[in-house]
Amino acid sequence: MDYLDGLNQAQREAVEHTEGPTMVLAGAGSGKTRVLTYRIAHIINKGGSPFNILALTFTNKAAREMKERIGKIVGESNAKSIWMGTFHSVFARILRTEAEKIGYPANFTIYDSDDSKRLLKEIIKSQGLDDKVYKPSLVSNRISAAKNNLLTPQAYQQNLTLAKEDQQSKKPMIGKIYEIYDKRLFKAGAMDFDDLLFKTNILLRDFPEVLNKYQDKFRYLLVDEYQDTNFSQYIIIRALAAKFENICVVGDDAQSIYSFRGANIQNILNFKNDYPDVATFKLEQNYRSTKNIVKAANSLIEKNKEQLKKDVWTDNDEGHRIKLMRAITDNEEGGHVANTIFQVKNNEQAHHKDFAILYRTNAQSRAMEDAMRKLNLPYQIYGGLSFYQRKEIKDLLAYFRLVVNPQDDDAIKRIINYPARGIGKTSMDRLILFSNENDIPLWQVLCNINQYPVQIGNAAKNKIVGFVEMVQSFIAIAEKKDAYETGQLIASTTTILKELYADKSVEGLGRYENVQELLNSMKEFVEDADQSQGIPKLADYILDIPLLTDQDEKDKEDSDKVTLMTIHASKGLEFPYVFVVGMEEELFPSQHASQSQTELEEERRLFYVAITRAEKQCYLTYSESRYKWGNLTYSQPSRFLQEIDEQFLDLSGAAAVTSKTPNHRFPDPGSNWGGNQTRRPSSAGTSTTGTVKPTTPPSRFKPTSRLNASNKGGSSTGGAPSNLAAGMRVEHGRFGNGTVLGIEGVGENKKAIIEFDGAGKKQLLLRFAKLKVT
DNA sequence: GGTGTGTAGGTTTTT
DNA sequence: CCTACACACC
Repeated sequence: MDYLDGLNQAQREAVEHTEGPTMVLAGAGSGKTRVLTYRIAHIINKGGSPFNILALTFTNKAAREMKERIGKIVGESNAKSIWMGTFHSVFARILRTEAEKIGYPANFTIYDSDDSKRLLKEIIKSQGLDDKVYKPSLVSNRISAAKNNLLTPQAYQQNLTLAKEDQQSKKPMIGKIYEIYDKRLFKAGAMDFDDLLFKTNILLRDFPEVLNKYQDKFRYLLVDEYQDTNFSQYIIIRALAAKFENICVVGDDAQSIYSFRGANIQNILNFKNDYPDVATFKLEQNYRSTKNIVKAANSLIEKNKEQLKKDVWTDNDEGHRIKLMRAITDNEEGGHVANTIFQVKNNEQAHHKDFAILYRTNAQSRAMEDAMRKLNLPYQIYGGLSFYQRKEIKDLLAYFRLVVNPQDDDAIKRIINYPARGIGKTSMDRLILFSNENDIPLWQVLCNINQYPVQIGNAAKNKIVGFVEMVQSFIAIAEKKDAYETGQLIASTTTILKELYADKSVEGLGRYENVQELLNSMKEFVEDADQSQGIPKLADYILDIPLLTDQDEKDKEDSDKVTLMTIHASKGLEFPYVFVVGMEEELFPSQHASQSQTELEEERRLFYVAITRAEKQCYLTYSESRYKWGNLTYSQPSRFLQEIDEQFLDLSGAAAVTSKTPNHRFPDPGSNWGGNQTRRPSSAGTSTTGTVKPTTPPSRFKPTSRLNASNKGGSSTGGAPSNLAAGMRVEHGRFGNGTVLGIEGVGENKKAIIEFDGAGKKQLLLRFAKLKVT
């Protein structure tokens, strides 16, 4: 048990206290995963059976890594026997075993959010509702929230608060949509993500013998990232833990960032109420970051009101201050980041994989990617569209889904006419209508198309028969052959492979390669499978694919690449050098969040997470303008930049950070965001994009001095003339000549709408735009 | 009835 | 900028 020696006092106590309710409050970088790992190993070393342990992690990757580490202490076979994974994957597995009890096939399909939105959209339209009012994504969020709070469609419709909210937002039919949606899912033998938790709750509530079985089985419960659990997850845990109360939750309220997904920070704040005799351990020593980073993060997070008292500290070096960098455009921002990486990598002999670029929204990755490519820096981008969400992959998977679960209506709709085989929209509309009105699965309708009174031309009918026969042959094959053989057969028989191969465009080539990659992964799956359990079938391969994320797939540990990801995706990770980019109002904090205090606090926690990923050095960057939907918009530095105590910041790379509260301590406080720009974006001499060769990264970008110098020189109103009016001809450094169509807004928000001869219509804020009347 | 082209419209964050 | 839907043609 020498592993205990490597732990500090608090960590060790948390590890050794294996019985009874336990809460570990773990500050960022305080060795939380270590504690969890050793605690599980310790339970086994003390004679606990690995079969009796259930550990719920936030990602499957985290589970895999933890298992590996545990295996090194207690042996691989022990580690293998532990139930470990995300809530969704663990309970999907249980639901498959117990499916009939709640009326589902064991092969039930899991719908990802894309699938459920498609279904919702169809329902909304079939109800004669406007899908611009009832936006599928909005309705989906609403239903998701209901499910995560264990509200059935009936409960939803009877809930006065919800009814009132829906009335007020002029969407009174959401409850009804929810009801139909649920029926359709059931009919299709499908569950969405939230159902995996919801139905687990139903199962444990309605079948005491099942509850009892799993209570006995999971005698030791461990939940990682407890601050990000939602009500539905909370009730599952509470039910499973009720018998032995060997429940250990680990988390950090300061890192709760998933409330949009129903996560309830109260779960961790109230843990004491549920288990009064809980043993609480606080891990406060940070082993990850420098003093500067830890203190800067502390100074930020203390602005939040709602939190458990913690005092995170570190013995590590002082380190460097957090460096603030300013750019003129998002492309330049990318350039700065790429150049800095290039320099630091050379100066410090760092590897590419030591760097991470974190952003608030996936859309920001583009500018960063471009910049990385320009300097030939290898990078790996996580998140965004995952492999399995690509259209070509989803199409092929839809065939697989249909073969495994013919009830899956959505799969049929997706592929009945892909590749095009002459079964069009009109036919499908009629078939779907008939199927829904008579509550007959679509597949059954198709199989007996000649017996049902559906108005469809003979040509289409014949094609449907052909389709059905093809799918039936797949079903027969899938029962006998392995997943790879079946997959290969489907991909070629449907001519999907041929179609994609024929497309010789770059994108087409990519799609073809993706499908090949999917088939390769099926081959690997078959080869890796434990053949003693029987032939690894298609069903075994596809069932839980929707639960896989990007990160679960391609983690080539050895690949030396810069990491690009959202801050959300970076949770739990650490990097020597971290760039948090896009530190701008409306972006971070997101425009959505600046309204309410709770949302703002969550954004602040998100920023806290971002900073605390860094081990040695953290950089914060912002840009004064960025392209949104193809046109330039202007932005202000994030308010969060001013919430970090100045003594931990290095402002030499940033110009004045102005704010709505003018009297603060950044240098050059009065600097003219009010319209004294003497430079225009395109003439930014420091811009590196496209001009700098990898061999000569400039060490010269210092917007501050340049801007200040020019500001001091020109006290004029450098920007647009105040008498600008519609009809005037103007010249803009970037967009060329144009005609003013109108002026809008007042004061600092005054903007001109200008039709540029070459660049089209633009809205430019006068305080930024350098316009010359011609 | 199916297939191809224009133009609206859309960006948090994810299992 | 990119994707999804609506309209006009075959």
